[in-house]
Amino acid sequence: MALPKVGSIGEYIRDQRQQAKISLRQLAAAAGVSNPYLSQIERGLRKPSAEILNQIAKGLRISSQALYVQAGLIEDREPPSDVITAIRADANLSERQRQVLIDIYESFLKERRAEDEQTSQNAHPRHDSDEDDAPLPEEFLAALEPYAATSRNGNVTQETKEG
Amino acid sequence: MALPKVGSIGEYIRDQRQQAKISLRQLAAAAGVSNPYLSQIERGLRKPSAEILNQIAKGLRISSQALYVQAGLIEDREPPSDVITAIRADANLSERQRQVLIDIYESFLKERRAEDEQTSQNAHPRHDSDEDDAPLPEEFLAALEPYAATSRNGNVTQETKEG
DNA sequence: TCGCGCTGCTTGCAATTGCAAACGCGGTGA
DNA sequence: TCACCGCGTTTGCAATTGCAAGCAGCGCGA
Repeated sequence: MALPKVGSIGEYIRDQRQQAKISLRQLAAAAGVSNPYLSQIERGLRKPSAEILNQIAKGLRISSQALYVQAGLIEDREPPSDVITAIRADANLSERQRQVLIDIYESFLKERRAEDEQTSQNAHPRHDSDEDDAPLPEEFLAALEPYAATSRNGNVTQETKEG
Repeated sequence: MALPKVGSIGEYIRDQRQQAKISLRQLAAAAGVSNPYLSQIERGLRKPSAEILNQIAKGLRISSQALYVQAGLIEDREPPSDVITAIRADANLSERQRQVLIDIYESFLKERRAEDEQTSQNAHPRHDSDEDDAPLPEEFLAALEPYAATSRNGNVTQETKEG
């Protein structure tokens, strides 16, 4: 595949750098990359990795996201939901907790939608395709077990294999 | 030290993929990367470039930003734990759903904090510590009833974490 | 028992990243 | 004139990415 936007990201970086009135070497030092490499990036000769991109963004004191958008690495589309974005960005949650919260949230949305349409029906019509709707995986319940005191088996499996 | 969480991004991807119930090869095809490479990424043996990361996010139908955050590539200077704010502002939720979500979120935070303090301690089951404040009111379980039905057939416990 | 298809994993290897060192250019002071 | 300093750029080269091909294991129908 060609590199259609590599040039634009380079131009963008150079633009930002010049607006900040700092030299290539200064930015390179601030970003922790070598000056030759930064030079090549700015001229579109190299496609920097995400890591380098992030460091450059830091060195420029600009939003990483702006840079990623410029690089075409983040679709500019609005996030589907602020709730999900907030959950995903919350470092206070464990991976599993995050997923559980999102699952619950999404199922709430579905429930809400179903309530709207389901004026006369009362039984669950078994959604035609489950390819897209995640019906709360077992992790959901597993993670909730500690809270759901009424649960049958106290199989908690609260392993925090993190770190 | 540039990327201390290369492993976690792999785990995150694998987690998302398994929750989507698709095979490694399927995701690889959907993302347009080779399956061996994806395998190595998931196991933390490779640090994928931003481009690859973006394609994987697309293949997983998840937010690219979420992946970048997971990869530690977007350390947005604003890590606002505005989960609650987002929930409150979400017009798609009912009032009760909103309250349940917030309750779950807060109890997750508590659990997380408890885990932190407990990590250095010996295996100390903290089940007995639910006396100070019941984390989840009955609304919680009530709201979840319809979903909990999916696990009544006693399958579950299918952890299938990497072996 | 085969064979087929699927799962994920290992193995070389071409292409690329990213860097250290060196280059040419322009401005400044002695 | 020279030496010096900074600028951006060019030049090899080690390390890494990312892939094509192949391997081992599992489930299923003949």
